[in-house]
Amino acid sequence: METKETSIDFETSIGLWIGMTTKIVDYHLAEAIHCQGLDLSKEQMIILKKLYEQDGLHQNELAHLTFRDKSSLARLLSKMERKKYIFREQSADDKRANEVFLTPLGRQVYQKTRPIIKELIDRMEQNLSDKEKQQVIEILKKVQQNFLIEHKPA
Amino acid sequence: METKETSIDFETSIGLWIGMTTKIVDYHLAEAIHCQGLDLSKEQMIILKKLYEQDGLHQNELAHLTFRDKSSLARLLSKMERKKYIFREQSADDKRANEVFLTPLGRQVYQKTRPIIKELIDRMEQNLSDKEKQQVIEILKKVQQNFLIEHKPA
DNA sequence: TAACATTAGTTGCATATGCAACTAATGTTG
DNA sequence: CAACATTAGTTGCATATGCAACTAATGTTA
Repeated sequence: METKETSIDFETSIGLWIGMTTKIVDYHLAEAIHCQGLDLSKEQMIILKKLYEQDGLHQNELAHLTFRDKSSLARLLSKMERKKYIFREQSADDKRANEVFLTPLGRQVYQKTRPIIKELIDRMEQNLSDKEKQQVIEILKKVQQNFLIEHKPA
Repeated sequence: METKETSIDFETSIGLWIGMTTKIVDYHLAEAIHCQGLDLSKEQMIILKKLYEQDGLHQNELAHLTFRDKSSLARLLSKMERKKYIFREQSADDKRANEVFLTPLGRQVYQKTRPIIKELIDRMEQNLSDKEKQQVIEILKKVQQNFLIEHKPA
């Protein structure tokens, strides 16, 4: 088959739209946090949220839950530890592992982020019907499956 | 109104799904580039593509087209210049501005990235119907509009 | 039990990113 | 025309990120 100079329609592919949307939402989230005068990145905010839901998680588990490399997570935690939002404690069961906990200050800061998250979600979904929300999640699940499933040979 | 300890359903919100999907796609793109032995980041790849479509763009315009800060773009270009993929040339019309061009090597590298982009898009969309692709783009457009339009007071 | 393999976490080195402050060139305005 | 304002690009400083190499602890196996 000849390789005609076909244009690659990345612009009309869903990839561009998904990426753009992420950038826009991320930008507004960072801005909203900053406007509240919180000393916190959006990534750190997600960590606070996860720990609020389940204190004492291992770094390991936190990294997995938030889809990042363990090294990236370790450095996020170090910054949050410096700010006294969290602390680490060596696990008694497995001396390699650290359990991570929120400090009272961390809980307090998390409480301040809650309305930010809520407003972000509300704004993001404000003109979407329930059906549309359901549809987009279903479709994105399919996209994800395409990468989790082993690539089929032609 | 009392502030009941309502759970923030970020997990069931579309935000989480959009962000996850971006991470997965980004990861596989970076891996695919690396597997081809190309000395190139995915961000640099997008720059090559834009310049291939339109050579001589100002840094300004390139930054806008790729949704990044001008400083971020400037540093991307510096790395690509070191690798001899692009070069900058002071604009005759406006001595503040640089026009950015692909080198022959840059074009050659871009050609090698084309199948990577094509396979990525194909894989991403492999089990989606045309209707689904259209739906997801429509919905994401709506989400973006929610952030571009000025926030309405209650 | 001793040797080997795996796992949790850290660190070095590379990437990208945004904001703010800065320079140099251009545009505007009294 | 001179003073001021804006614009294009660079740089300092901060953030986050992944991979690979490394340590220390745990698990496995011969």
